[in-house]
Amino acid sequence: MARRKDHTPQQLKALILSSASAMVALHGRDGLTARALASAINYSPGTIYNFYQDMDALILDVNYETLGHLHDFCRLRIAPLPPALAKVSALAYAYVDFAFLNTRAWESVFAPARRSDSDDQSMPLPQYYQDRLAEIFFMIESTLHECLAMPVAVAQPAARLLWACLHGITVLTLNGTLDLVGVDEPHAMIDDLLGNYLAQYLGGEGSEPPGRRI
Amino acid sequence: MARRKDHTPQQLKALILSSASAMVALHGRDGLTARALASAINYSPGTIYNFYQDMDALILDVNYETLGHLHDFCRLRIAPLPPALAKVSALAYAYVDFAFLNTRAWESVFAPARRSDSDDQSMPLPQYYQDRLAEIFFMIESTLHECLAMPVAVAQPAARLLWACLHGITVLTLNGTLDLVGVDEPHAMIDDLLGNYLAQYLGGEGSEPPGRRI
DNA sequence: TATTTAATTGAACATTGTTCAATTATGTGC
DNA sequence: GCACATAATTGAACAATGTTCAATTAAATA
Repeated sequence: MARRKDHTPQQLKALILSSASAMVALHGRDGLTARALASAINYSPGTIYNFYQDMDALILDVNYETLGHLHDFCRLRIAPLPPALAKVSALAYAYVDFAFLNTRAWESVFAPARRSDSDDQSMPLPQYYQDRLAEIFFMIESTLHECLAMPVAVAQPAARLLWACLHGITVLTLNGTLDLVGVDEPHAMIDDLLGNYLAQYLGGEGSEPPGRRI
Repeated sequence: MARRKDHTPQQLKALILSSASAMVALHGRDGLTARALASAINYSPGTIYNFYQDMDALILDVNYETLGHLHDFCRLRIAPLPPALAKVSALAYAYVDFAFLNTRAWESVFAPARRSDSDDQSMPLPQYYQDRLAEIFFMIESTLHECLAMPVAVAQPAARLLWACLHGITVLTLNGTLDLVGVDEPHAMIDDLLGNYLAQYLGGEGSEPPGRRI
């Protein structure tokens, strides 16, 4: 069968991507195999390779979609909120909530990159993918700028640090490492982190007297 | 050839483990294949399976060793230091430094666990492995307790948070995500984090006036 | 209707982890 | 020393990966 009119090329590529995303979301990166995907969409393995150079390229597109969803998820959560610390918290909550609601997909995005070029050199990420990562950073940075009146020169490194901490909280909570050592709600950890790290930036909004906030 | 006296069983198991560790350290988890390991130690693939149920069990032992090295590395760094904030910093520095000096091995430890039991259920980590993870946590907790006079009830959640943040800083720096968004030295990020998050606990030791420390 | 075009196939190859009957080096008993 | 027993080691074989590409065949075109 060739050029069957079941799907246009665009439709078929979309079908491959969406099915792949579904498989990753359900069974993780390792659950996505060329043969399983092919049979899921009723095509043969070879067809996939007409649209993606290799499985890694497909996974990259899946991860690219996931990053988009993460971005949207966070933006929708914080959009209606007034500029205040609570908005920064909401953004942080959204980040970990998304990871918990989309465990496998999220892991696939942040798993140590397998993108190796047959030698040991790992290939750089394509520009459009880098841009999407940067979008997430900008979301954090601009939220800090907006909510806490941080000058850009301060908001930038603060956003990097905040992202990193958020990321670590998410990872260690997701994989259960923190459970071994006396549980912790990620939201509570975020409260602790923001309440203290950002202490100096908390102006009016009912700021308690100095001291550890729980 | 059977029962060749090249190595006693203990020696052979040690040889397998150390060669596997070397391969992981050099080429990452994916660089460790049964056949490559077998030929590296001049045995056949089957022999490995006399000592490890499967490759995952071997990798777990490799990771267990890596965690031990991480622990030792940090302890040696902070051992001589007097109890003060600088000791907490040194511990944090050591954590990321180790990750940078042992990238592949460290990634193997903290990669999303592949330990799945053929179904979707991921097996729990063996107790001795959990204990070694807990050791790292205790090292952080006791350092906070010792250096900043934190009561245990405070040091415990603080140590979890600090670990998570450290971990995130390490991950996002290692995989280059932060580079895409305006570099940052992990040590500088740690300074920022500790200097502000722990601000309230900084007593004498030349504490600057309140405000963001860089 | 015949011919061209190109999309799709699926068998084939290399490389994984893993198993296990066959092999063979060592230890034991005579 | 020799024969036998023991068990460590082997490596061919199996299933499942990703990936390729000549052959096939449906659709477009003449």
